[in-house]
Amino acid sequence: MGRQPCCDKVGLKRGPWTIEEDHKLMNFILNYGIHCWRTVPKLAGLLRCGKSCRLRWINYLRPDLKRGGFTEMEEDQIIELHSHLGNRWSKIASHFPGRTDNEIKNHWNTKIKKKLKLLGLDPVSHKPIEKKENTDEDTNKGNDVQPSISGVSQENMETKSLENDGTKEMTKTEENKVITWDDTTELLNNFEMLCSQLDLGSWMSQENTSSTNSLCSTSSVSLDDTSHLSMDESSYIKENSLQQWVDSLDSILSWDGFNPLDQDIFSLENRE
DNA sequence: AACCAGTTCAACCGCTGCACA
DNA sequence: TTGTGCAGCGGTTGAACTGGT
Repeated sequence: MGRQPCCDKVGLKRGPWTIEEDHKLMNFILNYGIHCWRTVPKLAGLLRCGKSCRLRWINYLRPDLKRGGFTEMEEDQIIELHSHLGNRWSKIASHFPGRTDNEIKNHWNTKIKKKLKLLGLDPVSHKPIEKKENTDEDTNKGNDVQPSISGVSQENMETKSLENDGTKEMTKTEENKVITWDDTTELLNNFEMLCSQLDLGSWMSQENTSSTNSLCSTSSVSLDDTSHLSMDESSYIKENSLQQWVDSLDSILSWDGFNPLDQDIFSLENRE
């Protein structure tokens, strides 16, 4: 007899999350925090297992998530860390605030692996691949190139510069609205500001330590840690910053086809 | 416009390690 | 020490998307 499944799967929903489910989960976590993932779906009114909720929150809904493509520098760092840590994606991800292990893993499998192969490096050992014969045109391209981590052939450099040319890189929304990275940076800056004001940062870093205890003992988003401020100041920050943050969240979520969050559904103002 | 192949990435599955009784 | 329950992790899958013909 194996172990019991993590949850009773009968009647539970699977597959892509709907906007409504996202709202429910977000609303619940922001209002009540994460006590125990197993109880989250039940209390939030979701027909999902706790595992699924956790994954959705960590990989998609978390407010401190950094969105958008990886920079050349980040890629180099990933390669460097991978050479030391191997496929320990969560360890690697811990070096990249706002990035998830899933995101890094996906990026590794879809982009970096290929890049390394193109450079004649084995993605597993990070050592030059032994070639049997030099008949392959593709592999020959790397012959005169010193295989360096950040080094790429001229061709690759050109491709990269096109892909990662700062403000040129854009994200398409479902309505084909185009958001430049300047917009993204601004939003992320807003998040950072809000995190520092609301102590979301320390809450998130607590969460990032990914210890069961810290997660379960984190009773709620630490909106109350404004003890150094006067009552008026702290309540002002709570109300206004939270609203700003929610507004920013709207923009972020709308990238993926979200409608602006319904104030009624996302009734943060009524949390107290 | 339609089809197909390749790519991306969100989500799932199953295993592991930790905490606790 | 052992068994159980849980969160977390890494591998894998498959739907959606993209680009070429």
